[in-house]
Amino acid sequence: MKIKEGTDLQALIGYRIQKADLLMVADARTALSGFALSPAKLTALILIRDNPGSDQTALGRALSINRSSAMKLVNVLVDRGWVERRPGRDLRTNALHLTSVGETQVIEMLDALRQSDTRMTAQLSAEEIATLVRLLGKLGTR
Amino acid sequence: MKIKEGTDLQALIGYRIQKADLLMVADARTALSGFALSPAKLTALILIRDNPGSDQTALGRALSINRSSAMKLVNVLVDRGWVERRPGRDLRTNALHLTSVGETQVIEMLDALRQSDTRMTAQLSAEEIATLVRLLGKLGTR
DNA sequence: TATTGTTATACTCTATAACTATA
DNA sequence: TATAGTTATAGAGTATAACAATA
Repeated sequence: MKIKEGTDLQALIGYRIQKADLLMVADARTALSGFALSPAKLTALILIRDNPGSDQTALGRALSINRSSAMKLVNVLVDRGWVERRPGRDLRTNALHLTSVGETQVIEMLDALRQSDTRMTAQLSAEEIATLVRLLGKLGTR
Repeated sequence: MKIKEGTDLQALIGYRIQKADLLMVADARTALSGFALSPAKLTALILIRDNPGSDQTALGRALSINRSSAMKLVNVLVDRGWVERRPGRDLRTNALHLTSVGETQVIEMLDALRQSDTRMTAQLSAEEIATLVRLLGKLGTR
């Protein structure tokens, strides 16, 4: 039994993007399997590294999840020893920072993720990649 | 607190695609909210319509989920009265078909989904959309 | 009043493993 | 032996609602 996409599905750009995302995430997940970390959590780790002192609510906004979900995510990174909660700008707020172990680990994991990304985009020229990024950036209602 | 994507994240095509997917799925979900059906389940419904008589395992393959997950998904569509399980090509197998109610409903829902898709791609010309689809199709290891 | 973090709870989606009927 | 469907169970990931502390 082989299933074919009909023209209705093929005409939906959202469907094409979702299929591409599935493909990319699956490979990224495999590339990161040795670290037992999902691509989404690595994204969080990188965001914290590049925005030291961020609070959890802001991290959640950047990841399109609410602060309760963000907290559970941060808990995992703290338990791993890669992130620490320091006193924030006021007494309600945490300032998130990578630990030194986290700094080291994120380099290794990012390297693995980059290799996946490069492999998956190997059929595209630099110009095509630039075009793809530009067109993706035009999606949405502005 | 505003979080910025650093250059490492921005350089990852997988990250760009995931952000685009999040954007598209969120709008599609809103467009379908009146039908209480997720975009993924509508995709399943369309696949069944365009491949009448498919079995659940094949449907799962097309959706990148296993047959156990596919079964739960089909259960929901059957409970809604939109899909029925008919006797298949042998006694182990179901043949999935849309009910007449399902046929009617899928047209309405697909219309709502198309409106979302059109709105989200309104900033792109027909040529740009064709290019986007072509470049997305080049992703992966061939 | 509004915001941050937290906790408890629940829902969706998916997977694994085992079972059965059939091939 | 292999495959399709099924069932039970579990694990991510997310959300809502309520609460305490702080602003």
